[in-house]
Amino acid sequence: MTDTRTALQVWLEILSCRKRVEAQLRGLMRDRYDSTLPRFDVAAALYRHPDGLPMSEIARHLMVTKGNITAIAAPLEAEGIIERVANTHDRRSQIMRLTPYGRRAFAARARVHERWIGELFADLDADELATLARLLTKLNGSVDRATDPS
Amino acid sequence: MTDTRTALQVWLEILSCRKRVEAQLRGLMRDRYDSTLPRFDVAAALYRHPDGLPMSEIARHLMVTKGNITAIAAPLEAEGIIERVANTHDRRSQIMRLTPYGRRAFAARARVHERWIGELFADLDADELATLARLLTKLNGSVDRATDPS
DNA sequence: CCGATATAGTATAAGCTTGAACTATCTTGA
DNA sequence: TCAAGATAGTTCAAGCTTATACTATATCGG
Repeated sequence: MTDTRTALQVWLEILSCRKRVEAQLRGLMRDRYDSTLPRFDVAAALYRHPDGLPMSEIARHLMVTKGNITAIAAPLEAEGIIERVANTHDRRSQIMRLTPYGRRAFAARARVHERWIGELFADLDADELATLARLLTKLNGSVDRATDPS
Repeated sequence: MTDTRTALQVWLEILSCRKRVEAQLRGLMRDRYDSTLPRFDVAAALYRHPDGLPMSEIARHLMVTKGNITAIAAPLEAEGIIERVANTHDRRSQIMRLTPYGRRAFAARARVHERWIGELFADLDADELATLARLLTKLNGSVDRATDPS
């Protein structure tokens, strides 16, 4: 049995951190790119898959529902960031991928995004960040194990 | 200059963790109490202030907008969890507080909530949780410092 | 082959959240 | 005192997210 008091504290700190950081990044996406964080996240998933991904794959990567991806695809297409092409192997499916413009635009935004994270986290040295990364990865594994009854 | 690569990794792990855990807790609140996590959060803030709080104070505590609290107050009142009373010192303001039923209901939910967190985080020992808590607190301080130009 | 089952994407309603505008009410300082 | 500015709460529109139901298409076992 774990120390539930400390576990709860960790949880509250995680909530607080993600809220503060997300508020900053949302402002960045809005003020500088007239866009949003969820659209950035979808573009990020596609950036790592140059051949594109079916919509349900993106949903799985981002841990959201398929309906959510449907909703975000429309404005992303309107921004000219992504395009959807038929999947020759499965007529139910569409492949979503970055346009050439979308690729350039995302790369630029990602650089600024990463710089902001670096500034927000600047009080922690490399060791502390590495420890955090390691423990958070382990924490995610724990949540996974407790969740998936695989 | 910090290691922005590791900082980014920490950020992604935080996002992943909060998404997984929140999905669990949302299911708990829905299936077992026919309620929601945001309502639980408001009740938690009020539980720590038995005399109640003005709505804008709650917004500040939870780091959300005042309009958000307005939106959540209605269903919480309908559930019988909270009540709103006039503020004698400021006619613009209303004091929100838990009803006696709300206090009992929240206490019960909070116990289950805390137990779930404990189970989800069970792979980490007391030392690891304490380290996480310490580093996340420091991280929140860093974000604060980088954000507030105070 | 074919019926049962699973999966891809869409549609919809409900709820949360923000940001901005608005009214009512303090508060402050000349 | 009183005008200017700040603050409390509400309202609204826009956007995100979930859960659910639905259609179309695949897949799989017999």
